[in-house]
Amino acid sequence: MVLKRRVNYGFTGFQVPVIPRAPRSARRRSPLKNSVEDGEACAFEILASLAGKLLQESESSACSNASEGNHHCSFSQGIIVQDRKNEVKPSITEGVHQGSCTESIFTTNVASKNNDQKPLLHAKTDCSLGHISVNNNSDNLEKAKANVKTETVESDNKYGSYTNRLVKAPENFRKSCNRKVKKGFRLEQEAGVSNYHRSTSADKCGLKDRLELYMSPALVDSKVNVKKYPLHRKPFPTDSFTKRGNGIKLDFRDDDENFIRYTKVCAKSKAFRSPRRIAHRRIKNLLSSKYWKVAPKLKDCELSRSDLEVPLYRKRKTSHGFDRSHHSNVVKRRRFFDRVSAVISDGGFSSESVSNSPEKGANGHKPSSSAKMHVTEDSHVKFSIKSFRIPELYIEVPETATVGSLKRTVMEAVMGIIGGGMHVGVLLQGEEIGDDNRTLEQTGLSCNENLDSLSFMLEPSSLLASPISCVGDPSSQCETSEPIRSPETPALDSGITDIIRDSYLLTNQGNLVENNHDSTSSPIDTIVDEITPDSRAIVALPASNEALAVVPVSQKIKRSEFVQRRTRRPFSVSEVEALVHAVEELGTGRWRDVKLRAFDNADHRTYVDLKDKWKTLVHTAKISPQQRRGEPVPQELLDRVLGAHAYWSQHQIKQHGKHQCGTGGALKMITEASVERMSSQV
DNA sequence: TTTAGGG
DNA sequence: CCCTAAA
Repeated sequence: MVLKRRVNYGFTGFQVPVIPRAPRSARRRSPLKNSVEDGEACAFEILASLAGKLLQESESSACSNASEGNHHCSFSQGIIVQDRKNEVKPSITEGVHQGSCTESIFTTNVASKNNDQKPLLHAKTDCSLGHISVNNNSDNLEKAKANVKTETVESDNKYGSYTNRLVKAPENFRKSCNRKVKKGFRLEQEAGVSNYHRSTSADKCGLKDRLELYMSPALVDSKVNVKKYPLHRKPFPTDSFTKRGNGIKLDFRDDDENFIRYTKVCAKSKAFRSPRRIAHRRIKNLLSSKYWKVAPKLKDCELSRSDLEVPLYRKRKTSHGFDRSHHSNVVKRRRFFDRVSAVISDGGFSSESVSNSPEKGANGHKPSSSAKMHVTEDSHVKFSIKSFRIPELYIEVPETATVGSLKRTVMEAVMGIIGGGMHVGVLLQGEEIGDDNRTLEQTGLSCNENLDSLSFMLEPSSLLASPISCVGDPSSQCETSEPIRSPETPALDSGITDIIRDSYLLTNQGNLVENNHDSTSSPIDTIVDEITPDSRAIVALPASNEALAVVPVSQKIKRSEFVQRRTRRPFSVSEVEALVHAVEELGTGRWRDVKLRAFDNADHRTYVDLKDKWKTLVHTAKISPQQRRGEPVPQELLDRVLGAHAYWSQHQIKQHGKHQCGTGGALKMITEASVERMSSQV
């Protein structure tokens, strides 16, 4: 069974780029929308919230709420596959929007695949979570916006202009492997960490490839996107209209869709609801959950991804079936992450260096970025946290999973640790500040002498009783459960502390919830609840998981809930043209027919979308041109919109007792209506 | 599943 | 775009 095959990915770390003082999101949100509902989390926000919380706790005097505005930043995940031979190291974050994205990513080592077709990936690196600027007023935390975009390996090689790039393997690799790169991600577990990794197809190719994952800012502004992502935002070609019968069909080029089509299982003949749409609902649930209420200030975040679905789920029927299972977590979760799992352990933090740091220490431990602070004259303390490291995590996904789903999974795993299993520690001159009630002043965080001796760290907030993170195939022996960690410090600053952290284990939901038939988002849910036999095959847990059962509620993050909104895809003039044309003929109450007639090939346009677009078109047509935004729609089209709208709203009433809507459409009907009107006047 | 509307 | 009540 193909679905049984999996791809395992293990990451020791994940590095999130420094968040630039990004420009505000071009996407303005109405005040009304700026509510909790709209708050969608991103890794950054979680960190920000943590930092803010930290500050709140350690600060005695609160400051004003003066907010200088929300800087929206978005993140995307990217994957880089490269040929080790060539050692091509793309400057991953250079050229990123606004140019201030952090250094890079973490590099992993070697891809591999085991005998039973389970490609495994293990990224052994440091991770860091971007840059956070904090004032000693949590209200001033930067807010971020997550906009996760994905790209397929097949896309193109013009990645240079992408913010989030998926760098495909060099040509020689692909040729020698004679297979698609997307199937080429194989990482090999770093020696001594786990032995569930086996050799791979990559080995067969005689190549060792590197896979990198990174977090990169992504643009929110669709306009900028057009420029930044030319391959994804091609202007809709006018000549892509093809007459079919009386209607117009559009042949859309969409990377995501194309990717799906490659799989030959895309059922696009009908309008359907993409699984990713449902996902968003889950994120809302998450956001409204108790967990998120601890960070009410950070609600302006939004996730947005163009997902690459697992082909299976593209089946309309399947998709719909899942979609309707609103109350079935089981189904919902399986939708995306069936057979996907991730295991996270704190792994003692990678001994590898943060890639942005120039040198490594003697033990290969590179000095990581540090947090800095600056005390201003008005008794405010500004913190600049350059990066955070994230503990090691393992991920397993089916071989058939898309790159997009991999990215999602990684993101979820990252979010899981950051959001649920971690808390922030503060170290001053190597000493962890344990007393949360002390003020910054009392702690010495307001003295400029300590400017450079401050650091933050992420650490598991649950000190589980020596959980075993035995990752690997069932036959492999478990790793030691020794809580003792490598000498490397999990702190931001290098070599400052040697804190022994109890390991903890989190599991990504994915397959873990496969058999979980009652996992409503109850706050009582525990990680243990999500452990299923299936997951045990991958993760061996201690006989007694009681420790897990007492994990605080705040940690019970359902990473599976972490899905984002569909990417915004403004209608092009050509699309509007097609829509107007179809509506003129079919009327405003037959969106499915409109979809079929004019957008049958545009899988990303559902009939609901078309209906919505029509709604906005009507509105647009009624307002003054000065008030319109976005790509201007020719007045001619807007006139037709008004005409059709006027006609059909009138005709629908008439149609009741009268003849069925025959052929003709609005234009003809309008004429007939005029005639009728005239005759009635006579 | 579609439609119709509110958010 | 999302969410959903209704049909």
